[in-house]
Amino acid sequence: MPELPEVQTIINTLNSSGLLNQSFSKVSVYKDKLIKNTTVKNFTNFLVGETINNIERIGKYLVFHLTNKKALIIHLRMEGKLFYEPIASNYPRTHLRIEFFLKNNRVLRYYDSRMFGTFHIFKEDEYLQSTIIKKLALDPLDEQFNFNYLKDALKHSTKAIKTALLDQTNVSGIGNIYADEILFLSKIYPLTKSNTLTDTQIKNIVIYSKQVLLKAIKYGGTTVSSYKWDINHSGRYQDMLLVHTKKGCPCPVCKTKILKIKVNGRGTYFCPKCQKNGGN
DNA sequence: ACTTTAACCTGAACGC
DNA sequence: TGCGTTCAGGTTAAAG
Repeated sequence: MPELPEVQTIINTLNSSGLLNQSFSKVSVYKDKLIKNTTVKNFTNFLVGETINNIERIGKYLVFHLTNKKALIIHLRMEGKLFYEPIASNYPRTHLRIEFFLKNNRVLRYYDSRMFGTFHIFKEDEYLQSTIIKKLALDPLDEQFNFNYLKDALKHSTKAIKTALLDQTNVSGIGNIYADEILFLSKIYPLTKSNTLTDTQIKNIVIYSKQVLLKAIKYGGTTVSSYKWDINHSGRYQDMLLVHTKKGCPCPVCKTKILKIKVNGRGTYFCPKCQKNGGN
């Protein structure tokens, strides 16, 4: 489900929801496979009694900073949802996978129809060196993410630029929706080999990736199917999309019909006139 | 060593 | 109505 703007919106919601400074009283796991680097028993024991200090984002991961130098790291993958609810909620429980009960009689519930999400626990001084986190590149909103950083990441890559933008070791946070939007604004054909991009094209990717992600956060993320940042709210950026999901629609710049192709297995939308490269 | 594909899963949408 | 196929916001183990 979520890319950087959706994860950031969920984190902003949780951080302002009254969840901070609350303590876990009980953790109920209904789908054991979601717990990745320990047993369910260790997972619940690790968390119960700890208080949530704050939540931050690294790439598409949510990092819960807890008391006693503990950290809980969650990835929502395709369909994960985190809602902070009253215990008596009328939200359907069909896909309820984990409940984090708080001492204030509310509960943080994790829903996930496909069960792709991941949960890891670490000590505070260890998570940055964990295999899941240490390989992540900067995200586009990091001030250090600039032309030189991206050029360095792409200069030896023969992958299609669309594929390279989805590779979280080149740049983190971008997913399938925003990659299409960024490449459209940058006027780059999605199958262009990364190491053949001009400096201007790389500069455009840097500029537009920052611009698109910031605007998407402002609109609460993109709901193309099921994403919600709380029980009652979807994103609004889907109304701003220029090419993604727009197969057959006129290009907003030149009116040429938007095409849909597959790039490394991912549906990819682009304008064949605006996004040309060399003989492509 | 690097790139591409298959697999992980469920459920919605589509074609026949 | 029903059944088979394709597709979906992501990542990674396996295969090439």
